[in-house]
Amino acid sequence: MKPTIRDIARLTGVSKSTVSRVLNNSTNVDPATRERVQRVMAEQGFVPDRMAMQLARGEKRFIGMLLPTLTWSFMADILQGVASIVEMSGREIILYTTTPFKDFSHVVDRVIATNLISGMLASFHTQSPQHLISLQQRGLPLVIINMPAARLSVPWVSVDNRAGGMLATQHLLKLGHKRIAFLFPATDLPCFHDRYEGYCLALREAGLEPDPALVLYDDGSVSKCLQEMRAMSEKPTAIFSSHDHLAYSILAIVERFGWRVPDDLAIVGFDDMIPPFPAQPALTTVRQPFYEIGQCAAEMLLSMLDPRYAPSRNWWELSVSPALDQSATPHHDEQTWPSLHIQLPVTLSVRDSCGASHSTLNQPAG
Amino acid sequence: MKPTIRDIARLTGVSKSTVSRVLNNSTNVDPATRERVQRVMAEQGFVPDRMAMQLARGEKRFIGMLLPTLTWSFMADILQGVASIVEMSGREIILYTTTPFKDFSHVVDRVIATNLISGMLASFHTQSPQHLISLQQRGLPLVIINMPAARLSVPWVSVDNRAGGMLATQHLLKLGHKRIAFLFPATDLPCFHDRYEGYCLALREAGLEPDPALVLYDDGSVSKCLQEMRAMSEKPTAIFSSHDHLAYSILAIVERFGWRVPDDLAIVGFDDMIPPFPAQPALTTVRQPFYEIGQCAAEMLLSMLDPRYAPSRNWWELSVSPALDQSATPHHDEQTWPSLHIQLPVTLSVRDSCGASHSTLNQPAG
DNA sequence: CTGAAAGCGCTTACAG
DNA sequence: CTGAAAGCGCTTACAG
Repeated sequence: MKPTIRDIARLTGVSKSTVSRVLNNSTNVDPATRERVQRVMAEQGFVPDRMAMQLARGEKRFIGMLLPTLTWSFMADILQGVASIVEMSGREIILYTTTPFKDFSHVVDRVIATNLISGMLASFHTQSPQHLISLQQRGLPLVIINMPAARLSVPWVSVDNRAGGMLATQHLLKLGHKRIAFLFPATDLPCFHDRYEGYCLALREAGLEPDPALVLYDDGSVSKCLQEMRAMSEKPTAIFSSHDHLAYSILAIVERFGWRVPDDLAIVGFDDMIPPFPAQPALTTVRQPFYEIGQCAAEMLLSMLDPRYAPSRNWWELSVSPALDQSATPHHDEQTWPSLHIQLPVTLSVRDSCGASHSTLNQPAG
Repeated sequence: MKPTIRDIARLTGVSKSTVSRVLNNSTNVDPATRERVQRVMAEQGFVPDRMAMQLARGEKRFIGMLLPTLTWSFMADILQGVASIVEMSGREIILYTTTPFKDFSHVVDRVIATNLISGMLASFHTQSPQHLISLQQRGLPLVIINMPAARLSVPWVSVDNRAGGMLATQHLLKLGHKRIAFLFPATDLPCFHDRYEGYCLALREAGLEPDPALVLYDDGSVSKCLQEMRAMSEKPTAIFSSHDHLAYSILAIVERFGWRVPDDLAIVGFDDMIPPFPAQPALTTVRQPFYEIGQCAAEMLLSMLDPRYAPSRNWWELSVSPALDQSATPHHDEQTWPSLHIQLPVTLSVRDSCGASHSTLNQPAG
């Protein structure tokens, strides 16, 4: 039988109250008593019962984490970031999953029925988050990570996709490229449009009007899409891929064309995911700080759960919510939570596929 | 304030005991009473407090899941499999993570200190599981998923790697290949040796002695490794890659050699992971049933936690523990747990990279 | 079929 | 600084 505070109390010759006090590092304990209790606890291998503690205190120390249907490789980094924060707060992560065939109502039902978690972190792809939002409406704090299906009145954290789009495009412009293509993926998500917007902005900033002919759409076959590009009279000299996965496809396909990267075609991606295998040439890409994204989301949630929570960084200065009053301390006012959107900055990882390494340009990034 | 059984009892005009009975579907309740209680519960939106239930019953309903350091893409499938089982058992998954820089002692400490879980599922790569095993020694049921660092006295589930190695090799032999290379990856794990063993077995079965010159080792550069192969006087006509990731590298590198797959070189992989991008040609590979692996591991653990648990499948017939008595019901005897090893069967996914599609051979698999 | 009471392992005012 | 008592929200013999 595992010892309880009652056992420790009896063995030490004090009351349960006192044992409880040393357990909670209460100051009102005689140092000598404290030490005696601690010795007995160590001897007995005493571990307090978390459940009983939480029940007595009327608190919940679990937060839910909903994994997306298909786990991208960078999910690992996000999870590590989330875990690093949650761990330090003395809470635990309860895992929820969905399948592509069920919607989130399934998860919502479970969360409500078990009534274990005090907040929820959700990361997902294409599915509509409506069901999740109903959780928030029931009073469960919710933070959404990366890629919402639409602009929502739910706190969420992502990367500054537009700035990333600009960064990539500006870099290619600086390398001398004038005809830069943009490739949209098959799945239509707002983040890709933001990246495209950044691309357009950078072009206009450089005095170039975006050419609709250079905007490519993957309709299921990247190969076909690039073949059309290849058939163009005025071919692009560079291509900005809306994400890395797609960029690696481009790399492989274009090589089959007999083109050399970056000489015949420069390529820049978005994500900075670990390549499926040592790609040649190494991909220049916009780096998403996935670990930090996870940390930020976790700290947002913890702040919502406990106003006294002190985040490791002032994420709120990265907020882009229009409703937010800059001078106030928004995170202490519950009313401002629902519309909070934090965008982390991105950086450019310059490698070989853009041609910067053998161009006259020496500056690493924008 | 959320209503408690006390509130429900008062509003219905019964005792807490009775409310508790309808909550637990006890038979000793008057149907009319039951209905009245249920109506009040619905009206009040009553949800029982899981923590209190567990405390009162003296049970734990959490199982720990330790994610590997680097999350492979198929981790998602394993997780789905685990979750599908755990969900149905009315338990929850608590997530634990490690970083490449810390060993498992960190997780072990946390598990002990929080004392929340009743069992642990661990999936990992190369790290030594010694610290985890100390959890088992402390009485915490532990099941290890896929790829242990060594043969262990811990229940674990994997795939039949040797049979997979045979399957792949037999297929290539049937297609007429005589010189089949085997490529070892940079990370040295027992499963790769098992696959190699299967490769050797299949060759010998066909009357061929494995040629050491055809056993390739990736010492950090697959490319260099394949260049050596290319320089061989008697080149292999087929290559069996110890895992898919590596196979996709081979595909890319060999294409750069100007070789066509499968005509100049047939390739077979192992894993059946979702390709990094639509690979051409599609990879023939040994399929690991990751979802089932997750389910099996979860059901093993649940059986250890509760002897009355009825698994959805008789996984135990796939056991390969030498200590196991075939005629007995081993899963009800605690003593047999520690050495239990279950190997799920694999299948061959025949696609284009092996050449079966344009060979005279019509049979899909072995 | 139902209720009063004790209990799960802890916390927390309240007295002293 | 310490203890007795009531309580967190539930369960479970024990009587009736």
